[in-house]
Amino acid sequence: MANVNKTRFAILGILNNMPGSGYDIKKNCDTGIAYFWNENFGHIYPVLKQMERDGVITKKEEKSEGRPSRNVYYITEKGKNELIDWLMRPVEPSPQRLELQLKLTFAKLIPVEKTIEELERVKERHKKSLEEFRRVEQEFFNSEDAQNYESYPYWYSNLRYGIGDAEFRIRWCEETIERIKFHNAIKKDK
Amino acid sequence: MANVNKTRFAILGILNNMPGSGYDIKKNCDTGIAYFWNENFGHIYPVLKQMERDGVITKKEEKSEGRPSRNVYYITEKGKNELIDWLMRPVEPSPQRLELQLKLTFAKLIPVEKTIEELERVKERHKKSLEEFRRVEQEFFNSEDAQNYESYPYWYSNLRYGIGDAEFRIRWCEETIERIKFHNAIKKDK
DNA sequence: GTATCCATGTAACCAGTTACATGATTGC
DNA sequence: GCAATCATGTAACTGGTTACATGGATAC
Repeated sequence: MANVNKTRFAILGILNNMPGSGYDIKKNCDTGIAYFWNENFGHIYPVLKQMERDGVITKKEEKSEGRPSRNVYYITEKGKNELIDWLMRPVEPSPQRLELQLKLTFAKLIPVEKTIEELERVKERHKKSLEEFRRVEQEFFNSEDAQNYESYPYWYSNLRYGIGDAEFRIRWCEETIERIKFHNAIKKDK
Repeated sequence: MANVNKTRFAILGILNNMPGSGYDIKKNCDTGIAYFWNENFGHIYPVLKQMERDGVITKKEEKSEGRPSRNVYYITEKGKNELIDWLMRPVEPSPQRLELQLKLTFAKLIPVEKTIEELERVKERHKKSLEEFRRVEQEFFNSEDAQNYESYPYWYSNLRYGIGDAEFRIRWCEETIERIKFHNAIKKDK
């Protein structure tokens, strides 16, 4: 259950908010929820077909001039029930794989400078995304609309997660760089 | 490159520290680095075979009385080079999938109480692992040996990562629960 | 005239999970 | 007598990625 079918539920949730095509779903992932969720076309399209067969969504072909025709999907009653069922189930902790941490474990094999460079790069990356999160937060503070949005506390909590996570990782990178430098210095002293 | 062959490098790193069997490798993952890395037998054994064919490790059969015989693997020069090569390469950011955050995005479909229960559960889980991390940290402070261990700054940084991450997530759960409660209260007021 | 956006899909591939099979030894 | 630990492996599966194929419309 931990490793099953997450794409399906992501699609159900997105289509429940607003019917749309596979392309729309992908766009939705890449913009709104990109920092904690991703999907790609090669998976979305076949899963949509399967979901239609299972009766959790229905397809309507939409034709308009000057544009390719779209397959617009709508969530069904059955689909909505499946979605709610999933939402009600507790999240099972899925084992993570943190490549940076794994590399650190074996880092004695390479020069400290290399590791420090890498930590600096990672830190910069988190700083960039933190800036972006902060920008979105400001935009949100300046908009009255946003605060009346039904899902606002959930949406904003996710943003706060992104901010807090980035802040923590930046601090950790700094702390780790200092630790490595310090230990390298006293090692040379001996 | 982002999604390729991580098991292979994990195995190389572990065998570089100490030769061992597939069983040993699994144990190593489940104890030392479990909170940021996982492997399972169904993957380890076939990958070991492939790595032997590629000449990055060699096998020696070890027989002893009263125990099943073990296939003990040793890293080769070629394997060590491959490991160092991987360590020197920058980590590419791999898109994450945070199920809790995805669920929060669609949480308006279920009663707030359910979401709060879930956040409490998650918070408790992180509190438990934080306790464990703190215990390990204390154990480490009380041991002089550990601090002379060559990889100590790396190992300790990883522990600090676990601690900081757990602390952040606990705070976030608390903050999120408060936010949801608050918004639910003013919604009822209207 | 070139890049980007809109739009859908398939095929090949691979990493990783789960379940199954086997069997000895040790500790409670 | 039963559970846990030591020990290796295979088979079936599946979730997800990457690359490929196609093609019109729009914006710079």
